[in-house]
Amino acid sequence: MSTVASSELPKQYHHAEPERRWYQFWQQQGYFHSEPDPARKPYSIVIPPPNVTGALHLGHALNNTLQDILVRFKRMQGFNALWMPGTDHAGIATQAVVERRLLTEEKKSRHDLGRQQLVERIWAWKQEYEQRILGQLKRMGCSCDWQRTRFTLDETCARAVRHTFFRFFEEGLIYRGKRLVNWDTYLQTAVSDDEVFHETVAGHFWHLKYPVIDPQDGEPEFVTVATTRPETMLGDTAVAVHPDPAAALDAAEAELQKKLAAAGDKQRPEVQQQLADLQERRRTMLGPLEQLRDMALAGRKVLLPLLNREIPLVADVWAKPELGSGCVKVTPAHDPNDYDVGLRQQLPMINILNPDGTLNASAGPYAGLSMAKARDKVVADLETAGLLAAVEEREIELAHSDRSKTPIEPYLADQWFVKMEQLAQSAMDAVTDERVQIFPTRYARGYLDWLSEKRDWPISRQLWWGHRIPIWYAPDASEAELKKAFAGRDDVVWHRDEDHGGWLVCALEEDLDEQAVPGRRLVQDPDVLDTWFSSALWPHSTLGWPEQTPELAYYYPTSALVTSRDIITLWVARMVLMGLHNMHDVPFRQVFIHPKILDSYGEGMSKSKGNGVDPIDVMEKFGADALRFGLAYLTTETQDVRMPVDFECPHCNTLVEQTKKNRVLPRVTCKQCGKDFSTQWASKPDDVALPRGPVVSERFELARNFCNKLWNAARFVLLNLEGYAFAPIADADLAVEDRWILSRLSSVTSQVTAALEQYHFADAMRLAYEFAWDEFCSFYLEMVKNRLQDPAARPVAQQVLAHTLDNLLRLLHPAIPFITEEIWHLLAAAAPERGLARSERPAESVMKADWPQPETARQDSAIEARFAHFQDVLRGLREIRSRQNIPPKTPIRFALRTSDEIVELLRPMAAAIQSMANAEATAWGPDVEAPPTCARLALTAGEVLVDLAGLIDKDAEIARNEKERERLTGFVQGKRAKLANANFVDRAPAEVVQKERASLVEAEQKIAALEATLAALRA
RNA sequence: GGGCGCAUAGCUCAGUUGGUUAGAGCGCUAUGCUCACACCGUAGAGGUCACAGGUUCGAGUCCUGUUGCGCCCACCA
Repeated sequence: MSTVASSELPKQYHHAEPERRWYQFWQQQGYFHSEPDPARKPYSIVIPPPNVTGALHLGHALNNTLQDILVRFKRMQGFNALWMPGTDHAGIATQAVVERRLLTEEKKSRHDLGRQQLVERIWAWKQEYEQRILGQLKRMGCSCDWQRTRFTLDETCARAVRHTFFRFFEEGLIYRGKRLVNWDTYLQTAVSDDEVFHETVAGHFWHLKYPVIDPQDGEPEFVTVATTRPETMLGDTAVAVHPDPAAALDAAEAELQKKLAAAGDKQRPEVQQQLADLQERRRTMLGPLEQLRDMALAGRKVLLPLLNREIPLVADVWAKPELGSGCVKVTPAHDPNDYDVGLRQQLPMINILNPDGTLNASAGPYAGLSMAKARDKVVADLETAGLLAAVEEREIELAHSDRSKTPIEPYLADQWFVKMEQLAQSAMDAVTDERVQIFPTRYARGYLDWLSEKRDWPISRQLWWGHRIPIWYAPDASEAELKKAFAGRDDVVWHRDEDHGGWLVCALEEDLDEQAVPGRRLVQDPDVLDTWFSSALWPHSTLGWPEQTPELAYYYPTSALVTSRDIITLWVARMVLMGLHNMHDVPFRQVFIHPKILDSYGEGMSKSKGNGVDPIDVMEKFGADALRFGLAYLTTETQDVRMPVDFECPHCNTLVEQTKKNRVLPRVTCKQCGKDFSTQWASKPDDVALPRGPVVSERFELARNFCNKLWNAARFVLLNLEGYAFAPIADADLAVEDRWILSRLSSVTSQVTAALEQYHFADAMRLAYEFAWDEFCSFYLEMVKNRLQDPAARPVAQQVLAHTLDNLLRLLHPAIPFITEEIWHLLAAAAPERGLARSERPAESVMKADWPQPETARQDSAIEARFAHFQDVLRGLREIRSRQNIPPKTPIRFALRTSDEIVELLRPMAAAIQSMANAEATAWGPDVEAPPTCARLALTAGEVLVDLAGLIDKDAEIARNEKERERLTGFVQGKRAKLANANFVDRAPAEVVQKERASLVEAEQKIAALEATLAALRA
């Protein structure tokens, strides 16, 4: 690698070129690749595979930054570190994106293309976005082992899926059954509960009257039921009433009484009103409801209007007497609750829908209509028949499919399920007994709660993009025929198809031929598996399972999983249970849940909202290191990260605030220059033609500035390394500032290490930042300048400088890999041999360097205390200079009044004080005389007295001293009151009391000094 | 409805087991282009720690309640 002469280094760090160069270098050197090596300890992470639906945003950037920090950190610590990369096919999400595009651009549906062609289109899409995603990760500096890149739909993963399915099926953990599912009529597939969102829309509440068949004396002619979806009445198979209305009303009343007791003053009237309403209801409706209940028990029926079907009255607890009419229509095939009623009451289940959302033959005269049209017609027909009792306006929560954004219809369909009883329990145990640790620990609760429900997992999706279910139907074959056809094969198993008769045949790796059973036709199930089925296998499938590979033996269980909280249940829990089932061990030992990145409105970033930020934009402007450092710096334990973002106008570079309004526009007008620029939404040619306004956030300035500071510190070091030669340094040769910076370096090294081990990323960044900026740059570099001019002192100074920078680069490398590598090589050229007492050859790359070990022997509290006093004196002198408006170039003289002990500590710092504050000490000691005209400033332990002969601004000095006196007087009053409190003096620990007394005395002394100063100034 | 989290300077956030009169970065004011860095230095202004109670000698920190915000789960004929 070529290096630039240090004198040619620019004053500002330019990130673009080094980022490209070093990433290429690392890849060429094969640094990211890991092979099993029993002699070394492994450290492994599998990436949460990004969906190939689209490009990555800042949330992904955070997720991957943290993983790369961990991997680079562990690699430097000597672990054989593997970061396994890959992407997720994201079944429904990807298919939906491609189908939507197909529709908008070509006005075609998937059925126009057919299964094979659509899948080809999706593969093309996948290629494009996978490239983009992997490119984004590389640009960020991610040190993934790219040779091992996997895709959840590739051959290796497919094999793992087949084996898992086969074993589950063999063990009876997978079954098929008719279940009410969330049906997406647009995509024509079932979607899981997790893929459904609710939206409040204006709707109606219709009250329908069903005639009672042959009402007897005293019996009502109608029962009234209410619904928000009147068209579903076509599938009604009963009307329910509560079996014990009195008891139910009692329970409801008891509930309200409880609520009343707990209610605050504000809610009380409302609860009282509810209670009164309930009591009124009991008075008027209990009788009628009991009568209906008796009719139900007697097997009486009502007539379903429009279809004129006789349906029974049933007694079921689902009908709540405290709500509505107390009666409820039961549509088992189209409502989850009614489905349960249907099972309990053994009611017929009538499916009135076609897969595309139109009504089928069961809807009689309404067949062929869409749900919406059917609704209008049903309502109109009921009204004509005089059976519409009332219509209310009402806001309703309507379920929508997350993927197609169309309303969900509950729909009865054949689906495949995984039995969760045992599997869930095993995953719960793994967390309970801490084989898997979750950080922060509070997230374990949600994980356990969700698993404890042990709800069976619906795994079939009526899609074309995904792992095809390896089941073949043999409806008319006999078991004898199967036995004969598959004799001697252990890769085929079959179970009876309980619902439909015939056989379900599962094949392990090879698909079955239609003619596999002579004379019988086998038909493969058209469905694919839920995308989480393959992601759940990720930690072991990527390592080669079911093959017993060396990788699997070496890297599994993986060390850590880094992910965000919204997929703890969907993904993390399922990986644990799959890992336990297939590998008999947990998939990872630790899980770190990181914050979410929110926009300035507190909303999560997502593509559909338009508030997603492309990390490339941020990197273009600030650099990959700044992106990474900035994100890690924000990764605290508790908080989500709020990130206000702006467009940067490509014409005039000013920032245009991103609002809810403009963030979804294809073009935005700059307020500053009035010109238009395009955004991520641009699709029309004249929009696309405009220069693009990248989306950035000022929040990365801190990190960008930090990188620049580090760069300039390095520049300073390099400019001063001329003539550098290594020679062993004895501790006695070290100057005070050397001992101080080495002491601090040791402390900071152990603190940063501990923070990273505990996933306290923000702490680690803050510690390194403050050490680099406030200690190394602001003090050490300033102090060492004098010695660099002194030929006798120069060599030791150079060596400590190079050594400290070397260690700092290593501490920072996991977070900011590019700039540290760039400087590392510049430093290697200038100082090829480093170290203090012993010579050390720098590694060929900082990536391969050892993680710094704290040299605890160098930690020196006396030196650190001395520096505290020194910094105190400097601060005092600078403050007086500023107050008095004395220009920095004007030298000042000062006396320091403090104890002999501190004088001894500070005397060696005189030269530093001279150079850093342009101030000369004229006298030191406990009894120094104050110059006749002087500014005084109290320190922690003493006082600086600046001779102001010819310089003084009396008024400013008086004002400042008065203000300080006022502050101290308040302080002293507080302390006196505290110490006069017998309770405090008696009960607080003696050392606390002692500390308070000392600080009181100190403050009183300071006040006395101020009084004297003021008197002198006024004289 | 159940659960989790949050509320500290204009903005974005730190604040260890309770212990001197609460910190950082940005922004703001003043000032300095001093030979690493103006993406910088120096100094300054700026806070009833959401509100109300309680525990304690002592509360930003612990407890209870209230309000507001965010998220997860369940459910609403």
